[in-house]
Amino acid sequence: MTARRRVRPRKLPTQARAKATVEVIVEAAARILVRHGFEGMTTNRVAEKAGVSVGSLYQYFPNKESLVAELERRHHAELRAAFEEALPQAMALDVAGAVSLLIQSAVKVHTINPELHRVLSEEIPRIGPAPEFKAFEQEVYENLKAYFEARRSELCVPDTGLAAFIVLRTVEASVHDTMIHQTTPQNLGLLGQELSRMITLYLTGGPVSAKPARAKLGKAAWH
Amino acid sequence: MTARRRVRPRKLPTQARAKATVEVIVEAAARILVRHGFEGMTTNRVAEKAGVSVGSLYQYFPNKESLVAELERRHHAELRAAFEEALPQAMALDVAGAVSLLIQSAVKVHTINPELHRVLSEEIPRIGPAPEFKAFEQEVYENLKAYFEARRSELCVPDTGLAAFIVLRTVEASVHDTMIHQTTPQNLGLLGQELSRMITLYLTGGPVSAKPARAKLGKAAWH
DNA sequence: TGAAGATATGAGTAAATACTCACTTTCACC
DNA sequence: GGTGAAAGTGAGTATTTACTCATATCTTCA
Repeated sequence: MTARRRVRPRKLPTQARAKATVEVIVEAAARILVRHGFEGMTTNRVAEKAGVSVGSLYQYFPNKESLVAELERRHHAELRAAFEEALPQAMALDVAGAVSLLIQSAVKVHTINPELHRVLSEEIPRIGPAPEFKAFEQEVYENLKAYFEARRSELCVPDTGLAAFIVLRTVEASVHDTMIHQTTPQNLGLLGQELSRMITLYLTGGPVSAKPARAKLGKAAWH
Repeated sequence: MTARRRVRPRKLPTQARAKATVEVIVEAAARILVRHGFEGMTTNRVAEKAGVSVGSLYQYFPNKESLVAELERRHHAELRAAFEEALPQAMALDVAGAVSLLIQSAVKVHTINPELHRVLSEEIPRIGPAPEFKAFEQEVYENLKAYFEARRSELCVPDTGLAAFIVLRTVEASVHDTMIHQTTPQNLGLLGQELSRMITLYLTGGPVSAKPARAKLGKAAWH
């Protein structure tokens, strides 16, 4: 039913001016997406804003979707870069430190073009998150889980996968909501402290759940 | 010559058959929204599925948006009902009990037509959440904050508003994600236990953040 | 019963917009 | 400067789809 549409560019720019054209189109698209939302982003409008003809746009992007896909691709690359810088550092720290750094990184990631981030995460009509972004989240999940497993002796959780899931969802949801919908810089500091305290307590502190690590809960269960 | 656009007010169904027509339209709309997504939901299709003419649809819904709005209205009424049943009970319990019940309620709420819930929360293009839903969330937030304030002596948090925010975001995000994207019934039990443990620990257990309740953090900050 | 209003019909319209293509211009290379 | 390929153009097309309205059919109630 849902015929998957082609997302790859039909033509790759080889000459310098063609590359410049692609850049100018992508930038205009981002600007318009932020300013007018997905609905208000028409290909003609993007071309006009870019100072380029619609034909040129369609030379490199076979359809509107592919243009948005390129915006996502670039944005996610930025997010990933910000995260991958912090991850190795976190792996070396103790639990409290790692949690703190994770939260800091989440904040930092949400500092990157938050307007675009909001539009991409809220306004683009699609079934579930983009596969590329899902892969990114999966990767972070795997890393965190591996870290938990390496530090198992220090932890008080029945399932490292579940713990990774809860921690990621908690941090992401709290930070995202704060940054996207109601940021003031002051909030952020205390939010980070509290999240950090809650998660560290959860991981290392309190009494474990009733039936710890009883059955194989399946690594597939908490992706 | 002023070509004035005729603005027909939406007609309210008075006769029984008219009410039946509205019902049949709303039900078809919900079915199609779930099955084909927002993009695939055309007014003609809804009318056809409902066994009714497009004209009839437009007799009661001035435009497509209003039809979706009605679906949201009904769905949110169900959510609210489920929550408002549990809230008074929770107020009477101790912190651990209240947290448990809150999580249970969140799960219960996400059991109501999860397919529709997913589409409404993910696929409907709009800027931020619907105002009606926002009001609902706000109400839950206020209640939880009030509860925290009443139990202040038992708690270990610097700011009840911030605590309410974190707790709600955490529960909602974890439960939503689990129910909408990767449910198996088994997961749910342990997830609830772990969330419960984490949040209770956070609220009552561990050492408070560095600078507790220093400045007026503003009740407006954590809505 | 029959008139007046309520309800239902669905072919047709208007408008928006993603996308094309015949053509022109620019570039790379000799 | 000539030539072939790459890049660029933008008026126009094709399609989709929300929405209308003249007309027909039901309901109510005097």
